[in-house]
Amino acid sequence: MPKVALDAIDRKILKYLIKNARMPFLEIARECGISGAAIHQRIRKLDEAGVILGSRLVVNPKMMGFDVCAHVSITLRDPKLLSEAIEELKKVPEIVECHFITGAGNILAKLYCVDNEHLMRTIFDGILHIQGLASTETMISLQEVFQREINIDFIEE
Amino acid sequence: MPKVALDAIDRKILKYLIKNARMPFLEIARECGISGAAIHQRIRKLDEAGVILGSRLVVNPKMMGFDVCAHVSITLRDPKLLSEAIEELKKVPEIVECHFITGAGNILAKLYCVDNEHLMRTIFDGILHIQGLASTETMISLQEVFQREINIDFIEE
DNA sequence: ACTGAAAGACGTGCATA
DNA sequence: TATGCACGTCTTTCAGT
Repeated sequence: MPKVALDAIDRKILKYLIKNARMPFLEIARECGISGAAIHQRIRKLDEAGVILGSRLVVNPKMMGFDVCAHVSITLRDPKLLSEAIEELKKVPEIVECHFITGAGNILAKLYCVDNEHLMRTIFDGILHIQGLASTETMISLQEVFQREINIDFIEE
Repeated sequence: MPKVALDAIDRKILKYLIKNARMPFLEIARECGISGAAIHQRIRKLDEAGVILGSRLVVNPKMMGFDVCAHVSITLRDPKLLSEAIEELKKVPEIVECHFITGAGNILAKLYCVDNEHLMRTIFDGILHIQGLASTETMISLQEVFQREINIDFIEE
């Protein structure tokens, strides 16, 4: 994946929008000391370059009725079935994140469920029924202590 | 954590904003068939109720120079040191997510690094130097296959 | 809870330096 | 790459239902 040269203003723009995606461009412009049109152009370029993937409202899962968060490490019966297994995992709505990993297991999936019974059904009916999966190991998240975006400041390139 | 009664319009508003945090309220209003002022009021209430936690620009970590993603499962020497360990983990800028978990280890942390050398330094200097930690197990993410927000549609309450 | 109206702020495109 | 300007749209508030 290619990298893009980001100057101090680009980083500042991203820093603000990472914290608050709805921050007005004109407010960013005032903070950066350049015109709103310039901010607008820079954001469009960052978007076109693939630096910006989108924006999201962050909701509280518990408030939405999702009391259980878990990570499931999945071991494949046959590594050849990896891509098919991924396609099936995409169809499981409870899963919000999916990685190929090294270490214990081949795939790590993060998911949200309503309760433990729902988690059990998701693992047994949703995940383990997928062809090519050998076993799973579930790590229930007792508490999501914090979650944040990448800090783009701590590294100076 | 208390739940909040969300009707169909609240869900629709959240659904749109989860996909695109910058979607204009008036556009949401047109989709929902109610006035912009009503959307505005509902969003304010969802915010005050703690359903909405904020909004974020989603950036491509690789484009920012973070080529390595990993999950680290951490085992504590003494469970009493949990909260102090968490405070120290919060100070490690590479870590973006942190959970108390059941299973293999006590804490699961997700982090982004520039390269494998940076990952090594983060684990040895940043994480393992924290008091109270006994051991870590690192699962390097070879590929972040997908990442998405909770689908709030698949469950009808 | 929702509406409509009104004032000010904002996004966006364009011509230009 | 930045700017200023102009037009249309959006946010926000508030009185009224």
